[in-house]
This record gives sequence, structure tokens and C-alpha cells, in this order.
Amino acid sequence: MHDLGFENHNHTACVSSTLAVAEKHCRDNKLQFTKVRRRVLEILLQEHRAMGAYDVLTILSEEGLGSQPPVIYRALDFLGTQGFIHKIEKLNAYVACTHAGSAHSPTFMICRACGAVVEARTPIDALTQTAQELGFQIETTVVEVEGLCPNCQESRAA
Amino acid sequence: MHDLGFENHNHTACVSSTLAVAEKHCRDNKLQFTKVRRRVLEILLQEHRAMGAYDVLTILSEEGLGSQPPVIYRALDFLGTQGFIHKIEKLNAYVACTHAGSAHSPTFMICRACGAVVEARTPIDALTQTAQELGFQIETTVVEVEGLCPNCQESRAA
DNA sequence: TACGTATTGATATAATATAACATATCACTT
DNA sequence: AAGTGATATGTTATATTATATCAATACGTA
Repeated sequence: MHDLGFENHNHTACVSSTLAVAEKHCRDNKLQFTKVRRRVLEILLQEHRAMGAYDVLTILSEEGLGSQPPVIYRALDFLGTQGFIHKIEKLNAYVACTHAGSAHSPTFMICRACGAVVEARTPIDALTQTAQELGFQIETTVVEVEGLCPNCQESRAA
Repeated sequence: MHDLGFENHNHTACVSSTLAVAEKHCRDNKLQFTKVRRRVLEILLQEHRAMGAYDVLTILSEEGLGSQPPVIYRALDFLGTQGFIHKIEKLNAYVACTHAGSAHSPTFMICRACGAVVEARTPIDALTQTAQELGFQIETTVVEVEGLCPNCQESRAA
């Protein structure tokens, strides 16, 4: 049991369904969904939290899938480009996308106490308008919020 | 001449006035506005762009103000805590705050072509509402947008 | 001046990420 | 099924960003 939103849910199904989506996407676009790429995505989906590149690499290494930094960074780059994972800039960590397949500007809520990271969607109308006023052409957005998740608010009496 | 917004302006005045604001803030709050802290803020104000910690450290070093990493990271930490600078997570770089003194949730527009970084303000109502819906208590926000600034849109024919 | 706190100096190392080049595999054509 | 070009992986080295730790110094106040 892990959480989506900040509530518990069994995500065995979402792991395999997301992997299937990724697999199809790669087939459709003639991209190679290689062993390492697949396994990295699977790890991030299973762990369901933001992980450092080297944390993931350690697992790969134990499984004989590669032990040098480029192995993991290449996989993360591929998965990020295809939209299956996101980088949390604030944490220098990576998390599987929970809205894979659809283009979106993710918003992350990061609990500073327990480290939980939840991907949400927030209208970025205001951002778009600000950019327009400045004549700035948006390509990618990073929206990350740090604070306390519901659970941690309780356990620390806010 | 550097830029504010994405237009040119002479900011000699804003450098000295911001330094004065910082000085006053420290005096009022019994904080030490030491040589290193002052100089780091001055450098970031003068350069008027996002700089890596080691870039700033190199300058300090040339001036005999310290040559080891902790020197710069301590200063950046102090200046960030007091709200005089911001970290651009996406670039692992630091920039002087152009709205020093007032509490605010900054939005950064980062040009991927020329590296210009502009601090704007965007209403974060939508973000606040999303957080509320999730029961998440916001403490800090990171909003960073990458794309093309007006100048670079022209020079590259978009 | 003496005391406690805040700051700086200095050394070492951790954590994150990329460059560069050789080798292997894949996907497609012949 | 062999050749070919593009893609991916292996490997070594190194760059970049950041922190831990402890000693020495300076500051602010009693």
C-alpha cells in the first residue's frame, strides 16, 4: 500500500498498466523500451516516491543491469523525454509520472517531513498570462511546493 | 546596462538601494551584514543574472574574501533565509531578489537560449486551491518557467 | 574583561551529473 | 543472412554542486 494524493491505495495495477502504456508508446513511436529503461520505470512506479538517481542505480547494480552513472542518467533522460517520469528539481530526484500519456504541466506537492511527493495538476492560466505580458514563450514549467502533507500536519500538531 | 523584465535598464541605483535595504534589515534584526555576505549580495545584484555558487566563490577568492565552498554556501544560505536572493532550482544557481523586503512567491522566467532570468510575480491562487483540496499546507513554492525570452525569439525566428 | 554566540577558516568528503570514446545491439535493407 | 547506419550500452574519467566537522576568530553584551 502506498499513496496517491495523500491517501492510501493499492497501486499494483497502476504499475503494470503504466508499464503497458509505456510499452505501447515505444512500439508506436519505434523507440526501444530496453531492459534498463523498463526496469527503471518499474522501480520508480513501485517505489512510488521521489528517488535519487544513485538510489535507483544501486538497485540496477544489484540486479546486474549496470553500475555506472551514465546507465541511470541515460535511462532517466529517455524516460523524462518520453514523459514517463519527472524530475523534482527541488530534491534532485525523480518520480514516475502518474498521468503518463497525456501532455501536462505537473505540480508537485512535497512534504518536507515525510518526503512524500504527490503529482497534481494546477491550472497555469496565471503563469501563461504573466509570460505573455513579458513576451516570454513558455516551453516547460516547474511548479513545486514544499510544506506539510495532511498526515504530517496531524502527527506534529501542525 | 542590464535588464529587468526583459528590457534594458540602468540598475546602478537598484544595486545600492537594495544593499541599503539589506543593511537596514540586518541592523533592525540584529543580524550581522558581514563583508562576505554584503559582497555576495552585491555581486549578484551587479551581475543581475543567475550565478552558480562556484562562480561567485571565484570572485570572492580573487578578492581574498574566502576560497573554500563553505564560505559561499554559508553566505548564500544567509541571504536566502533573509529573502535577499533566490535559488533557481532548475539551474542550481542563485539570483538577487528584485523585490527584496516584501514577502512574495516568486516566479522565474528562464531563457534557455541566453540564460536570462527574470523574476516576476504570478498569482498562485490556483496553486493554493489545489493544495487545499489535497489538505496540503504550503510553506514554500518554486515556480520556474523555461522557454525563450523576447530577444531570443527574434534572433532565432522563433 | 569575560562570557556566550555567531561567524569564518580549513580539511575532507558526499552527492549529483556529464564528457568522451570504445563496443555492442538493433532495425532495416539488400 | 549479411551489411549498414543508427541507437544503445560499457567503461573510464572527471566535472559540478553541496555538506560535515572541528578549530579558530570576531562580535555583542553583561
